[in-house]
Parts: sequence; C-alpha cells; structure tokens
Amino acid sequence: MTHRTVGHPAGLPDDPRANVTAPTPDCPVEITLAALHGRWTTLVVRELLRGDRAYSELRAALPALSDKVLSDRLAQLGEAGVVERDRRPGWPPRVRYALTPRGRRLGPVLQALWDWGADTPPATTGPGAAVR
Amino acid sequence: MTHRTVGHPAGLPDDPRANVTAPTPDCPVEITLAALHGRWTTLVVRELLRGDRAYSELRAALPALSDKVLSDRLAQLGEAGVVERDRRPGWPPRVRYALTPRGRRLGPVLQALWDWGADTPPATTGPGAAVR
DNA sequence: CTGAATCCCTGCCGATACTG
DNA sequence: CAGTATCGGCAGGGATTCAG
Repeated sequence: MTHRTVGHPAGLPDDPRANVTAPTPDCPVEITLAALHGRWTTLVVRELLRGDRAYSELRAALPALSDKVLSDRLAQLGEAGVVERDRRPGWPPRVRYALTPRGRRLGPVLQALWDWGADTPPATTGPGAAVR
Repeated sequence: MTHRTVGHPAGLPDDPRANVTAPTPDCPVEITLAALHGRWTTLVVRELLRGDRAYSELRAALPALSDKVLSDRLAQLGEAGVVERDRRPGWPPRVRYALTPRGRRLGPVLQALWDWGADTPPATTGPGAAVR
C-alpha cells in the first residue's frame, strides 16, 4: 500500500492538493516551507540536527540571533512539531531543545535544498566573474 | 573528485558553509530558499514543471495571482537561473516561459518538501481531529 | 498580449528593556 | 538562565494604472 503520496519522477503527485491554484496552507509544500519559514530558522534546525541544545547554547552558536527571534523560531518549530522542549525542575532553570522524529526527518529536506543550491552556481552578473 | 559536496547521511556536509553562524547568501540552503522565496513562487515553478507556458497561461492557471507578483516571480526565477524567457518576433507579442535544466532540477527539491509536509500531519488543535 | 511603475498596507525582524 | 513585551524600520505583495 502506497500511503506515500508520491511516485511520479518527472511530475508532481496525483494528490488533489498538487492542483491548487493559490497558496493554501493545506499544500504539503507550503507546510514544509512554513515550518522552515523566516530568517535563522534553518540554522536553528541545523544546530539541533547536531544534537540537543540549551537555549544559551543556541545563542552561543548563533551570536547574531536575538532573543526575540530565537524564541520566535523555537515556538514556530514547536508548533510545526519539529522541536521539543525539555524543561527540568530546579534552579537555575535548565531547558533543553531537541528535534522530534519529525524534526529529524528535515535532514533529507535540508540536504535536498543544499544540493540544489550547491550545484552549478550561476554567473550572476558578468562572464567568468569569480564570485565570492 | 567528489565535487558533490554531500554524503553525510545523518549530518550536514563538511563544506565550510555548513558552519556559518548567520544567514548568508553564500549558503547553498539559502540560495535555494531564495530562489523559492515568496508567495506563489512554488506554484509558478509547478506550472512550468508541467511544460512551458505563456504569460497569459500562467495567469489563467493561477487566477488570483496579480500581474505585479507574477512578473516579479518570473524575474526572480530568471535571476536564479530557473526560468528562461523565450520571446518570439511578430505581433501580437508572444512569450513563452520554460524551466532551464537547473530549474527542472527543482523537481526533486519540491518533491522533498512535499514528502515532509505530507508525512504525519500534525493534530494541530484537537485530538483525532480528522482534518481534511 | 506582455509586462513595468506606483501606492499603500501588512507582517517580519532587530534592538532594547523587563520578568520568572 | 530562559525567556516575554514593546517599538520602529523595512521589505513583501496586492490593486491599480500605464507602457511597448
């Protein structure tokens, strides 16, 4: 039983949602992009793919990321079922963030995004411009 | 010569760009997300994955998409090397849009995004809510 | 038919300050 | 240590209008 909704190599799935004519949250692609949406999101996920982290560890790993955006992202990823919050009793408060199984499955997704972006970088402006 | 930058199954590539601490345009993931960035973008790509289209055909396929955003998206996808513009002489002006080879390689990327979003839809609000 | 230009409104995100 | 509250600047995108 193919409860996997995919299988077409050149086209897109035969799911009705593959034929929507407007950006709807029902579309699986939109769901994924919504989970990864916003600045810093993929970097937070990357950090957590390497292992669970405390809030302060995330801040240390991404120094330019502000508190507000970090907690925004963690909340967003929590809503998306990507990140789990593990609070421990006692003082000072210690909280660990970890990917859920669903969150770990973002690994291949980020890999696909990486692969495409790493492949054949465009000569953006000029000819033979050694862009860096 | 492994000019493919990937290979780690559970982690991310050993490319230095995998260790950036801030959202930089150099990161391949950011490159891909930038190409797909913005509302309607993935739907435009989906239409073109099905075959080349005229401007008016894209408008017809995505009726709620405004001219401004459509031409924005086509320009953005052109910059990203995803879409090619094929203008033909004569009157009335006829232009066809088609994916480049690079653009066609977005198929697997969208597939990965679809797969993740289609997998284990979250019981967002209530228990056993048969969302459909 | 194929777009580009303008206007305006909304939502994001960064900085700062404050709380449990 | 682990966040929330508030404000302001800026870019995204929708409707409309104009041009090639």
